[in-house]
Amino acid sequence: MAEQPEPIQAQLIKARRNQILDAATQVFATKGFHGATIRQIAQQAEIADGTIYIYFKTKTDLLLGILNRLNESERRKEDMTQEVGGDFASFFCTYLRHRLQVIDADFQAFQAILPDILRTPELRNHYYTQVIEPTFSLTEPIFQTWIAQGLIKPVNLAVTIRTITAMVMGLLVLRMLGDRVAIEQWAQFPEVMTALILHGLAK
Amino acid sequence: MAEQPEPIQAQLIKARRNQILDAATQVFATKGFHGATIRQIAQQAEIADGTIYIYFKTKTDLLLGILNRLNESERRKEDMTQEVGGDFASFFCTYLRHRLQVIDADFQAFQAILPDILRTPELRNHYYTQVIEPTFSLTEPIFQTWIAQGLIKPVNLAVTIRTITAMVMGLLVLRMLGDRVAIEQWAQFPEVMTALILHGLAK
Amino acid sequence: MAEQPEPIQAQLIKARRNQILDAATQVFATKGFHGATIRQIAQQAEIADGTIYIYFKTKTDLLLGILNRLNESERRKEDMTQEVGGDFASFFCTYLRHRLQVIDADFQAFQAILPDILRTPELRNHYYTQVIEPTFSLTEPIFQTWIAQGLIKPVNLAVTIRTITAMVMGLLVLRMLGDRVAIEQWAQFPEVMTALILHGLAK
Amino acid sequence: MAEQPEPIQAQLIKARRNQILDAATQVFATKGFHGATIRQIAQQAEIADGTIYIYFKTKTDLLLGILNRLNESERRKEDMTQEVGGDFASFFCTYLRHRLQVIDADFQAFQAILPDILRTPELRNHYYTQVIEPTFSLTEPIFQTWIAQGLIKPVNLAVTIRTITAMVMGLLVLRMLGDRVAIEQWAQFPEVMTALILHGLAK
DNA sequence: GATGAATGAGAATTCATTCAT
DNA sequence: TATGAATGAATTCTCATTCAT
Repeated sequence: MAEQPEPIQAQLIKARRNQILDAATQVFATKGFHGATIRQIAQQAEIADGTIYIYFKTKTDLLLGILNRLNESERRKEDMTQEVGGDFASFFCTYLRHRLQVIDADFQAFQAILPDILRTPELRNHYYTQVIEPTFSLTEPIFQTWIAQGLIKPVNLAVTIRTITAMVMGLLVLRMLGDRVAIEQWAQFPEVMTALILHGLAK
Repeated sequence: MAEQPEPIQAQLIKARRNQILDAATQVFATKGFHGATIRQIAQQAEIADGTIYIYFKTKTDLLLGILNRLNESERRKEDMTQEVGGDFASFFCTYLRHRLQVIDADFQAFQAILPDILRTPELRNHYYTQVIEPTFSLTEPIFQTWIAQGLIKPVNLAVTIRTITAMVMGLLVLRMLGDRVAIEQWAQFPEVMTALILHGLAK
Repeated sequence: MAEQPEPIQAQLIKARRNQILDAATQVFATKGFHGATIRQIAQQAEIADGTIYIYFKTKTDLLLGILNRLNESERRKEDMTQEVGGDFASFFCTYLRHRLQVIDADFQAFQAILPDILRTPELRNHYYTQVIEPTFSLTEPIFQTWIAQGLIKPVNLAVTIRTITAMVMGLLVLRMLGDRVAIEQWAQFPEVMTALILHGLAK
Repeated sequence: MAEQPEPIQAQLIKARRNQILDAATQVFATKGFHGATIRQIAQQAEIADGTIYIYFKTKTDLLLGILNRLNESERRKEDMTQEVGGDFASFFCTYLRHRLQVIDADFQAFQAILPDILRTPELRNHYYTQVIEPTFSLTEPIFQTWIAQGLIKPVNLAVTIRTITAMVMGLLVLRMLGDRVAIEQWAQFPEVMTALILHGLAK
């Protein structure tokens, strides 16, 4: 009879964790990590203060929890990267579109944690190692293939890849700063960026 | 009579303010705004806690002080923008080189304030209005001229300019995240970026 | 019909209570009353937190439970006191040996509760009235008989009896403080104490 | 002019520390270490909560502060030990009188800290090493001299000394337990104890 | 009876800010 | 002006106790 007693338990725990992380994301995004209080998060989640500490050891763990949830959804996207066929022009567009879509979908979460990622050495390292660096390792061989195939110019690869990554991250920052174009024309960016990256501005 | 007693006074006050802002920049960069205490800043500046409050009304004012000092040095750079002659290829390189140089020179200050700029709505607004938006207003007519002159393609200007700005800001973020290439090959970026922006990667 | 269903029930309850008190004794002895948590005691007893509250109304009741269990075993020893024959020299040795044996056997329990007995007015009173005072009432007539019989000197009885009791309690304290001699030569004390009490140190 | 600026400062600091320790002693004695709150101590000292933390790093430091102040007054007494001349009979009486006087004078402080000394391993160790053990080291050679001089019997010294120390500590405990005789006839104890220790009870 | 998730009151500690000297 | 002791509001985290299952 009691066929899946643990899965149900585990599901309840997961649901509670998510409920708390949702609340934390919202409050952090508004007030920032230090500005937010456990009480506010608890009220947002409609639970008692102490309950949070059943699921997360410290306030900092909430931030890590948000970051990890974010990474998971990033990783789901990463898979798509590899699906892309040989056409490197459409690769760029698809790739950028996906990245910007993720930012769009989880914007509040980024807003909640990016300031503290930039501030806290541990978080910086965690984020760089877990998220940014893997992107580089994943992208570099692809670029190298294209160079070898003569599809793109033999550029300084490390610097170029970082520049492209910076473009995406910079757009996130620009949007966080409240730039209206970055907010309202978000969908236009992938194509413009692709054109820029592939063919440049010069006639 | 006493014609310039105030200038001397004012200079002393300015010196003291700078001494405090230097200390604050250093401490904020290491510990973040909330992580830093007035005592730590006072110790770094080798003055008493209370003295800080003679020159700055609140802790937050220190942050604004740093931001404003930063803006001034940015503005000094902005002038150079206009010096650039007609050659739009060298314009890009010079422009980007200058922007990255400013970041390089004031990196610690950026590290000290960027996280809190991204977090605090007022600071976000202040920074966007005072620093980012002027860049757009300044650059857009120049680009339009070039388009009119047939030098560059008739792109979506707002989006393109934001993409280029994002590249610079994203590099700052990448460097804050500790990316070794962004730190060690910082000087290479302007040229690579210029080549990318003008001619793209595709052969 | 069911003639002794309660005794079995009662026995089960008693067993559970003892199981919990054993766990509490161990944890209190290590961490102290306030330092110990119900969760730790529950884990030590391998039951759930809530179960403890079926058998004990509050955390404080656990302390009282330990104290009462201790008193019972003390009382069992008290009986021996009366067995002792007329020889008052051997009485002392036997008496002290028994007291020190009890301390030895229940040392952990003493360690668990003595600090809180000394601190808490109610517990102090409870312990004094239930344990210490009865000793005095029990011992005093015996001493008086000996004085009447000319066996011992006509001393200030109240003070003398307290001094002897203090010796035993002080040894407990010394042992709790970790004194190596008090721990390792515990068995030597009754004889030395008896010699001291009866004949003194002076030649 | 500013001849003793530091001594005045130092004196103020010392006075404040003592003011706080007095308050802490009183509150700890009543409610115990864990039962007492910083707020209560602050109120007792008529200062703000935060002020306590200028003079003591943690609540535990208050306890150590009380203990150390106690040790100092003990040490002042210790000197007297050595003043005592060759008459070992009067030595005992003087010695015990002094010890009991110290207990009498600082009873509240003992009440405040003894429970927690007995409970906390570090404090136990601190107290034993700093206070109890020195007593043994100090007393043992004196006893050995007396044995050598044939003044007292060749007893098991370590055990005997501990027994005598235990007597004193046990009386403190007895008094803490509220024993009326120990409280009201405190002054009688040194003589009775001396008589007991030197000549015993037996006729 | 047994469980353990949820509760929320309560405590230690920090730190921006003030102000008498 | 400069100082730094004093303030006390505010915050994180703990844990005895309850109660629905």
